[in-house]
Amino acid sequence: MTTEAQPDKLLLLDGNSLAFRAFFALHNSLDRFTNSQGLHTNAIYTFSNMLDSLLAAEQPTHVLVAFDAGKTTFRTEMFPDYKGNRSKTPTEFAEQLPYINQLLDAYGLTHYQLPNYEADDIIGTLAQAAADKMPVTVVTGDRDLTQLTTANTTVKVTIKGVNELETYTPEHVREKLGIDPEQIVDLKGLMGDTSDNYPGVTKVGEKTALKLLKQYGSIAGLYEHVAEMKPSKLKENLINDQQAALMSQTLARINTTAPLTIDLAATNRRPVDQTALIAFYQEMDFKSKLAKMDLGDLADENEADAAETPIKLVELTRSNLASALAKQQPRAFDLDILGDNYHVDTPVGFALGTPQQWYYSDDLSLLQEPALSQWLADENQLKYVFDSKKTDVLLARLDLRIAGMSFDLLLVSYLLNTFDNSNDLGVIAHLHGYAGVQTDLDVYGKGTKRAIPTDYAVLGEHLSRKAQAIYQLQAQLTEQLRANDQDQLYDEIEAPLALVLAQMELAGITVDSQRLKAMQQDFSKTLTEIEALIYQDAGHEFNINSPKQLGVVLFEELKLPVIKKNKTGYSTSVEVLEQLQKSHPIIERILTYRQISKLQSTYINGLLKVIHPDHKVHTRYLQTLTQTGRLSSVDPNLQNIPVRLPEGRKIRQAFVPSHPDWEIFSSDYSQVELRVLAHVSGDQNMQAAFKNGLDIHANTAMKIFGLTDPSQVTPDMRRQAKATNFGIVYGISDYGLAKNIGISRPQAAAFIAAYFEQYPDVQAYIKDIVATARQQGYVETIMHRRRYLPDINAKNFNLRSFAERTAMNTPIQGSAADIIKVAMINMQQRLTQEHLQAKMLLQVHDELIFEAPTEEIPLLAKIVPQVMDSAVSLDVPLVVDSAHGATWYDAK
DNA sequence: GCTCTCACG
DNA sequence: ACGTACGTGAGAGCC
Repeated sequence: MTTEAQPDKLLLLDGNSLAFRAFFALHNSLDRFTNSQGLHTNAIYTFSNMLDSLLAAEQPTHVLVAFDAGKTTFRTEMFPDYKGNRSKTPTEFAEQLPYINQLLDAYGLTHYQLPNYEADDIIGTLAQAAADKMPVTVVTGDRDLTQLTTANTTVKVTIKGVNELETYTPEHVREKLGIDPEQIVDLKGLMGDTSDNYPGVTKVGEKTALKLLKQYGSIAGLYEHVAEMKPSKLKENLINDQQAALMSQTLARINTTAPLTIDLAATNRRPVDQTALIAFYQEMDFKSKLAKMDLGDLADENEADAAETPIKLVELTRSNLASALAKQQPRAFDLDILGDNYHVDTPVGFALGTPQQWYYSDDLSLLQEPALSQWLADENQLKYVFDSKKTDVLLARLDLRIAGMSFDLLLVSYLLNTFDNSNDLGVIAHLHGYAGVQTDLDVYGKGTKRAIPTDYAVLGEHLSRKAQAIYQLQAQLTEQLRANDQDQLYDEIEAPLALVLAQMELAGITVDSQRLKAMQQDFSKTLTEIEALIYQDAGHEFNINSPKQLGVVLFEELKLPVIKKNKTGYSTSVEVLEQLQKSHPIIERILTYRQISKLQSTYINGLLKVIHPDHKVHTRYLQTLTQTGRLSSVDPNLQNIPVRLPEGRKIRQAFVPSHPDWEIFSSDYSQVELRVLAHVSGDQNMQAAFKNGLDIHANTAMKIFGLTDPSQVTPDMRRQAKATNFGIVYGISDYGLAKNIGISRPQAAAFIAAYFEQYPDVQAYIKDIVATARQQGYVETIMHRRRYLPDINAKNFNLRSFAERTAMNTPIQGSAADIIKVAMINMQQRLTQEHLQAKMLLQVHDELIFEAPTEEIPLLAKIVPQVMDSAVSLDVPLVVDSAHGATWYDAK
């Protein structure tokens, strides 16, 4: 990258027209240009070359690549046949467009499309917006755009291939056509356009049209004087086709006032994302491009360069503290720990400041200095951080408050792309093209070698560079959020949620270790007993927990039939064992052993290991991990505590309130995912079932079994209907459904067909969402959470099918996650408002768990469901069920 | 570290 | 024809 300041310059590319030219440039080699996945890459490759040479030649500071949003535009509204003669876009071309967008993203170039408008209109509008600010170059394959030529705007049109361009200035237009750029719409109005399929005036071509324009100036001028023309066939045609001429002129005119949702600032070039670009070239098999990048060398060189570029840093002391915080301005703040568990580990140091000056220290007592603690707590003093939840918890453990964290690099990066889910600042910064920082792995090491650098200066440098990375990425990523229409998702959901989660984690939930230990005793006795019986059945001792040894016993020694194999040998999963249950008494015992052994190791022993001195477990919710927007829970995972089987469910008896005379209170959404499906699909039948408060599974059973009365629904029909409902949410297939409910595949196919017949808009939704994913490369939730699906166009059936199921499931699962997140934020606020002692402790995807004094339970029973069901407004009601009791087990 | 198994929504 | 349900975390065995 150049470091010298460049004069501003805007480059506007006509994405569709250039990509289409790129496609045909290598059309003869179409079938040789595929990657290992079978994706055609000829257009991507040529486009990529073209981009490289354009960027090198033009050196723009601002770039926008405009794309057509679809077939219908304001022009087709005016004239339905506009571009009506175009043949269908070849799929080999369409499949490449999402990758061109990916390439542009990696290059840090903005791309944009706008419903109802063509790329031309986006370009025209931006060219005008930039008119008095910076010179503009437009590159296109479409000569019509030469009408945009002005003293400030140059239009370059492809002549041959994509790299030979003809440059149009106003002078060149006059030289070539003898008319001004503004007259081009009059020219097109008279002569029409066969490729865009609008008529113009009969028998008038370019020559006649130019002659007329030289004489009369414009279409308007021409018709003012048409009566004076001497009688001729031309005069007749002009008079007859006046309407056609005026309409054609309007169609040809580029709209320079399109309602863009982006502005000039959004076209500012961002740094090239080297990591993404390399990954992209690798995916495309663009070996020559990779070779040019000189991979390792380039990356290393960049990093070395960036790491060598000095930054301004100084150790923070009590004497320079005041000057460090003198001005009110946003600062980056980074507080580090060695391990992952910020509930246990102690911080190693911190850095704060701006690129003008960074201050670092490993002396945490400095944070207690009034100047610093007040700065932290002041919501008007903005802080840019990485992981606001972690920062909040760590400071809370030091009895400090932090407010004003207006930018969280970790959260923002996750919203922009769920693949960027690394928890390491260095990794994320590199993903966004910022190389001036190392990863924690590089500096602290890993595993047992993980340690604070012995050289204090090295630690200080790393902390300061992390703070600087956060600071430098703030503007760019905030702009990207806005461009993605995700600013609300960040400002109103994820950012406030982080602080709610921090409070929940800090609160923790009390675990009755005596109760767990009593169960531990029982379980070990049971295990010893079953173990002995299993050894008897097998005729010898072996490790029952080893699938390998168990496989030998069952399938070689006892010669039981092999149902299923896996990579390493025989499968011994529940599914397999259940099918063998009647063949040998050992099976039943193994199943019981497995069940108890799981409870013992994962839940009893596992939980006992992570109880803090306060008798509580403090889970960490991972807010930036899942691909759908759900939370996950670790150390310990409190989102998979047993509930389905009675033996396991008893574990919940060990989760108790933190005070005597308090209770556990729990509320959960009823069928939230199906309600989301009813909402997003707009299916009237499914919506009616929810609006009428019907049992959705029984209702589905009636529909797919063709029953007329709810009393005809047997429990088994309901079970199958329920499985079908779930299947739909997961992205159904007859194979999967058949396997799940134990029916034949054709039967399952018939179920699905019946289902779609009864819920036709659900079927339409599924079709649409997959098409949307193919077209734009990602799917969205109701709150604009995104998930990119790079495999949606894969040739490989499995990859593509998986992406298709994900396209169906993610908006549903993700929107449900959005909803409960909103509810949690509102809930926390409401608890404070009502001055309740009750605390929100846990979230389990569709359920919230609280502890509260017994006397507050009646109020909670009123407000929790109220807050949850009003979190968002859907076309169907949200229903919430509540329960409470002495332990989590009893809150059922 | 990977694989298998199984706990949850 | 292809072979799968969607999203997670943790423990145990084995290398």
